Amino acid sequence: MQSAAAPDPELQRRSELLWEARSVPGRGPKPSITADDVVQAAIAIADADGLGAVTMHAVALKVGVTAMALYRYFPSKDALNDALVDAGMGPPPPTSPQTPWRDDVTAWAHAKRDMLCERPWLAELPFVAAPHGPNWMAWLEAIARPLTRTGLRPADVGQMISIVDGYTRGASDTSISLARARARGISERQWGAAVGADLGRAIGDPRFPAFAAILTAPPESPGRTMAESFDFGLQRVLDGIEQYVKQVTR
Amino acid sequence: MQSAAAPDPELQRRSELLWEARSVPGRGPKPSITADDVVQAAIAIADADGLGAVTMHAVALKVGVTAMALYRYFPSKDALNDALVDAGMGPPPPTSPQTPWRDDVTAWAHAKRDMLCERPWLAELPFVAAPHGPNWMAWLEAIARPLTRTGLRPADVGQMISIVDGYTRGASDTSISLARARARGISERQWGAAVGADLGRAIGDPRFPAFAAILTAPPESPGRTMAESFDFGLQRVLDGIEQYVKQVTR
DNA sequence: GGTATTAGTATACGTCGTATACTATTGTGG
DNA sequence: CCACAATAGTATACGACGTATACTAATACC
Repeated sequence: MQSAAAPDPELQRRSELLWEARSVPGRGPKPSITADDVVQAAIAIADADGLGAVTMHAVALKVGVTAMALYRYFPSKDALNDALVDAGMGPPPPTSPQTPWRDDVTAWAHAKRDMLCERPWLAELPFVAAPHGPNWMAWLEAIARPLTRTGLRPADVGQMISIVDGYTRGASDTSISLARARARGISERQWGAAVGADLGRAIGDPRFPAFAAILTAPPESPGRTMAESFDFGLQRVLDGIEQYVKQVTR
Repeated sequence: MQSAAAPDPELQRRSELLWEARSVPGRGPKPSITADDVVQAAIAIADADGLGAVTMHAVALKVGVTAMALYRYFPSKDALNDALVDAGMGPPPPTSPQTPWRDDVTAWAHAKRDMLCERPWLAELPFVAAPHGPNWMAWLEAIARPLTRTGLRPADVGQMISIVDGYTRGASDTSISLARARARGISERQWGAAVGADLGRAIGDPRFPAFAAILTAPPESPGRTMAESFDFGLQRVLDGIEQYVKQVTR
């Protein structure tokens, strides 16, 4: 509708692999594995040893074939990565029309953060750029629903999705980084030491007084966990959205 | 202070390379290049042909040495990448104590987004995890200053930094993806077609009614550019922060 | 002026993604 | 029922990449 631009045939093919059922022609030998076997093997490897360990050889070994056999199921590693992203993120949490929109959105953001922390390698893959599969859509649908209940116009709902999703992905990065370190066997203590030593360079450096003040300031009385900090920020963001909703819907 | 955990010696070395002046021993032959030459060459290559084109061979060729010569300046490609991140992001925009905090923060967020869009390959590198250099600190300082002016306690200022920075990075992703495509010679029209074709699968799919409604809805009357959309979201986020500031500082 | 130290090179290795050519296995049309 | 076409998986090989190792050559200090 909006364009006659020729779509990249490779991207188109990769997208089809995520959406269309695989044709099952009856001619040759029986396949010994399925595309899903490949994806599950890749996920298991990524979970165990990180994204760097997901090589065609390693995946093939895990499913019991040679590396080249995988190309019968995915035309390239990029195509396999596409499937990895979609399968790795899994389905979104359920929504319910009865819940206040703000509760559902809060639950969604926490679920997305948890998902990203549980599979920290997901954020290493091209997340926005890749072809988007059914799970990706389902996550969008799961936040579109409660936000639609605000009564905002569709275009504004799209805006709000960007805000919540943007904050959620961006503000999860530190936790993801920690999760990644943990997956590599680095203790939280070691990780904190490395980050702290790095940031510590600001302390005493006359160029960074304001930031040094934050680092040297006494922590809050109870001390917030990372998840609590995330939620605190999320509520500020939702405050801003709610304010807009009230203003627009009168 | 906060830990006796042994810091990773490799990470420590990489961090030092970003912060400490290189020792200039007088013994051997004169170096024909500088570490900065290497970084600048790498940046030029990344700008021209994307991060994938930044290989040790390519960088070395550009500065006129062999690939192995680069290892006299950086112990590994990761270390070079660290320098790439810091040099690539450049200095932050100036702040001024006179400006209302909200204006400075708005300017900061737009500047960061512009920076990321201008060098879309920056976001492909480990951004939060890497050792952080002076420019990284300077960007933090540049947002810490106006947020300190709100009168919030230091711990809360840290929270607000996470919110604004999280939103800014997360919400810039789509634009970055477009910028990356553009850098590869893909027209905005083609890019829109690819993304549209992909998202279009939701339209008519009974699983995604709410999201499909957003896609099929008539766009707003004037039609927002991506920068305007970003700013719209940013203002909602800042509304939420401002509300908190008013509530806390009374 | 010899000697230790350093800059840069040459060569080589292991890993990765994948192109090409093959062998083996299956359903189908004559 | 059987030749043939289509497919699954393998074997081999290639080029690119990061980098270890061993070298050659240049420079400053004792």
